[in-house]
Amino acid sequence: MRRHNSGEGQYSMSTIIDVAKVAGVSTATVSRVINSPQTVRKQTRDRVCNAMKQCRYKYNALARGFVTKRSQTIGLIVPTITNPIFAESTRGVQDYANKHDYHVILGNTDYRKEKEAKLIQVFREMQVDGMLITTTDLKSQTLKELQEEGFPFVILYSTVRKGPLSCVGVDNFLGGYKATDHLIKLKHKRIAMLAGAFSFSDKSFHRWHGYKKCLKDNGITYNPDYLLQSPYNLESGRQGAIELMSMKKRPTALFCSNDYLAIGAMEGAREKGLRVPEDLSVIGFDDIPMASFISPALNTIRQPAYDMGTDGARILLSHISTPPEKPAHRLLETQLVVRDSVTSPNC
Amino acid sequence: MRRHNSGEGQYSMSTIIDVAKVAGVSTATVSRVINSPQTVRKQTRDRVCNAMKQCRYKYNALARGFVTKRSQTIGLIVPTITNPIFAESTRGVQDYANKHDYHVILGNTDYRKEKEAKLIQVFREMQVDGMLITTTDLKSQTLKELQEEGFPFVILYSTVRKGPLSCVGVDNFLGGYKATDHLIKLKHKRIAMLAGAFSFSDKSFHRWHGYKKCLKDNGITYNPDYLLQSPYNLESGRQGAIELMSMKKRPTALFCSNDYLAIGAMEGAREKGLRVPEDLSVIGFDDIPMASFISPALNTIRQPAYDMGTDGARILLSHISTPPEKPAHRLLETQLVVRDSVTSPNC
DNA sequence: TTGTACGCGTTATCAC
DNA sequence: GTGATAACGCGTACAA
Repeated sequence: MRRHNSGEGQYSMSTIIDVAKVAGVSTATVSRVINSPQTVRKQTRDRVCNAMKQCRYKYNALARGFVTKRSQTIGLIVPTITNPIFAESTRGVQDYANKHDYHVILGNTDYRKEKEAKLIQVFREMQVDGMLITTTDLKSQTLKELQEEGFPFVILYSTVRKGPLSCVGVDNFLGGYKATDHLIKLKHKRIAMLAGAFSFSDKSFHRWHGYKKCLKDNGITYNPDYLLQSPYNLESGRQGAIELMSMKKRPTALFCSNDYLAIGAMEGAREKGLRVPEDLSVIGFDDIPMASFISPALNTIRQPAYDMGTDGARILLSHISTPPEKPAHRLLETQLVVRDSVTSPNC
Repeated sequence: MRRHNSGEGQYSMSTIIDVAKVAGVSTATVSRVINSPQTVRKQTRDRVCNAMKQCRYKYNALARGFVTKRSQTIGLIVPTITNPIFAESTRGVQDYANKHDYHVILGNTDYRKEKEAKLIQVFREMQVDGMLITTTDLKSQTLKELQEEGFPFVILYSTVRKGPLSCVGVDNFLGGYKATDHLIKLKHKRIAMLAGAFSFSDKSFHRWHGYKKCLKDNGITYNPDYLLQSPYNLESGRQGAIELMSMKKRPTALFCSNDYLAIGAMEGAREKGLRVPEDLSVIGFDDIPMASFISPALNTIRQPAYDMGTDGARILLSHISTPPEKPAHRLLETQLVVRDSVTSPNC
């Protein structure tokens, strides 16, 4: 039994060989005790278990992965863990994966293509068995390669009904439509949209299309000045609202493509001396837990993030065990949540 | 060059052996091209690079870790990724680690001891080179074992000035003192505390001690009815506030041991028809980004979470390369942030 | 039920 | 500069 040798920060541990020696059995038997205890006689098993304790034996999953070519690990790529909506889907992924003896390793891209590509490479080098990817670019070369090589992966959060990639997401077009429809039903006509930049968010792009379509269906002319694209964070929401509220013909309602933007926008409106919802109605997208705890409580389009996580993990794991004949596409329902941040316009 | 063989979801890849064959060199040379390109002649190097492309060669970090006994990976254990404060420190850890060629794998405990112990075990099996742990229990057997075995790890967020464990944190006692002092300076006398349960949060415990000490220093009798312990989430904050605001002699100020509790508490107060800060002053702890975007903006005690992350990672990496003679203890400064959720009592 | 022997992909240590 | 080869810890036929 080797123990933490000193010197250069090296640190070594007992192996099944040490355990085998101590227990007076072969390494194969130790391995069996670990992987299929019932196949070894209780007496020997106990001897081995004692030896393991004595050696402070730690199982080496790396070595196992090396020989089985299965790391029992999946990679999860999200834009940012700072946004609770991704924390929520992450939780779903973890719960499902852990229940099926998989580990999850998490990486964030900060909505940047290069980081996404780098992460995918790193995860592959780490020999993950598959990946769940919330991508900034569905048509990227990196994803294309993954697919060509038959590497198992599933896209999260995207609006895709068909195509070669397996996806779990919501209908972002419809979500954008619902949000806009909600505002129009309350008689709003000057409706702005504060969107995550289309360059890194196809979701935002699809929500914008839903917004435009709904305007059109209701005979409202689309005004390009009422569209602002920005990063997905609180401060951008605040600045966006200030900019929009400074227009001579300012909007009476604002659709934000996520809740963080919306919460930031509400603060921006307050700074301009406007009340929400009396002077400006605001609706978000996501329904993060915080949305119902702020004042006024935020109207929003709810995404079933946790379910997206579990569904994505389920599909990925099935892809890993049996490569799919054709890609899976799963679209979950969004839901309009009505609270206190939207009312009819007073002008 | 082997390629994705079909059948049972198996999926195999080219190795340096394949590359070596194609390039007509030895595996050692391929390895050199990967790890120290300058030591191999440009001509051969190019041959190898071409062969790698041709084979769609993917580097196998698992195999390297297996032989070098270094996974170049550190484990980070946080209570919950849902709370943005931990997202912030995680970011600090990642930035520092990545800059030094380490990967970070993340696990969350949900403030549960068993999950923490399990995670530590799993991370060790995955052969992480070290761990950063936000623990629920500084005196747990698991940590003691890690320490006995000389495994490199650093505790995050804890108030420890001495002792055998390396720690990076803030002075939670002092933080609790500062928060209470702020309220007392504004003439509050009936000051309640909504605390994360001491059973899983020593931080909360220390903040409570600071709170009590400050009351005492100012001649205010400590009232045990004014202490509520609860889980760390929005809903608990809401319920806690409702409970406290239902007392016959209700407090005029409330110190919450994190911002989530505080934001929840503000909502609870509103539901009881009370205004913040006029009828109830609220102060939190952490200073999550959201704190300055809600209305009224939250007074709080700022923790330098990002710095805690980078400092923790720095210390851990140094522990990994050279085992420390004695543990490191680093205490960062908290800072009172004054906004709009605290004012003088009106009764 | 248990043991033997080999292979997995890479790095490190020698030789040349 | 480059090549040959022995480790590394474990799983797994196959043999006993």
